[in-house]
Amino acid sequence: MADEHVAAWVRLVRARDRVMQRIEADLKKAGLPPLAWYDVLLELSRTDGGLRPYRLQAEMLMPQYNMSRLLDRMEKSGYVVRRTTAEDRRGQIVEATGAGHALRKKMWPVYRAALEREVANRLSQREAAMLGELLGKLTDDP
Amino acid sequence: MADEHVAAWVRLVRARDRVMQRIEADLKKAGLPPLAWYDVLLELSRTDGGLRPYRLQAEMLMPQYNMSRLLDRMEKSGYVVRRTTAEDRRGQIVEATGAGHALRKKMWPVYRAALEREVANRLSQREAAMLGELLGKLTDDP
DNA sequence: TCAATATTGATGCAGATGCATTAATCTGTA
DNA sequence: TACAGATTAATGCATCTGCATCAATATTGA
Repeated sequence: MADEHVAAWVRLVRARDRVMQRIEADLKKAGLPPLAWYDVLLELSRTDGGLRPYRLQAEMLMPQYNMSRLLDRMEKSGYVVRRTTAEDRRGQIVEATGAGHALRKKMWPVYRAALEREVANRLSQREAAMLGELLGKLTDDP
Repeated sequence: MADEHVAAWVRLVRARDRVMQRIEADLKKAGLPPLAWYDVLLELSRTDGGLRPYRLQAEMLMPQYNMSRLLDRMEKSGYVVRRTTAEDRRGQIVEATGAGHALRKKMWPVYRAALEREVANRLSQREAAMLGELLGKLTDDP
């Protein structure tokens, strides 16, 4: 392992933390919920008929108990509903409500503006493509 | 903002989360404290005479109250001491104890092995340098 | 000088996360 | 079929984090 590897890792953490903190700060300032709520709503909007919680967990790299409680909060706030399915009676199907879709559409401009400022203004399209390529190597399965 | 920018951001988060989760899992499995403790101890080892909490906060992108409590825990566990200074009587100097330095040395092999596996095995030295370069653009001040 | 403001750090309280375990159901196999 | 083991999701409890605020000291500027 070379110094470059350690340096890249340190910068990876710092860059993620900095950008994430700024996005979250912008969302909060706009009176909106955390980014994780957006991520759930975005995933749900991509599939017809909702998603199983365990699929959301896997997609978002989030532990099971954490997703369970995130969905509790989102359901209590009226942005998603959980319904059982005859198909597998252990599980559930999570769907976004109308309010959920509306929230997603309301969060995006704030999120987008933060990404413009923190990412798009700092990297050319070519650089972003390169960065995505390199980062992909860290998550692709061996 | 191009799709590449959004994709790079998404991958940035996923890569960081995945690698971090694995590092933390390895540390826990080895009966060691979280990585943040290592970071504090590493910073302290780099300066003679300790560091002020507000410097540590800034270095680690951590809110003030969070650092205050992290230092509480580390102090209670005997890895750091806080001493006051006549120089600025609002503030403190944090120093690693012998046990703190020992802990840092004990954590590094576990941390290093995880970094080997998750980063160094997946990126060439040249790629790591490129990645560090690109990530730097996200944190350099405008 | 000295009052107004800024800096440094701690803390009460609410909310979120991690850990271990549980309940319910499904799957695979003898 | 029936039972052992796997999967899916929830939850009690402890810990950690975020927010607001406070106390103490330092700095600034009229």
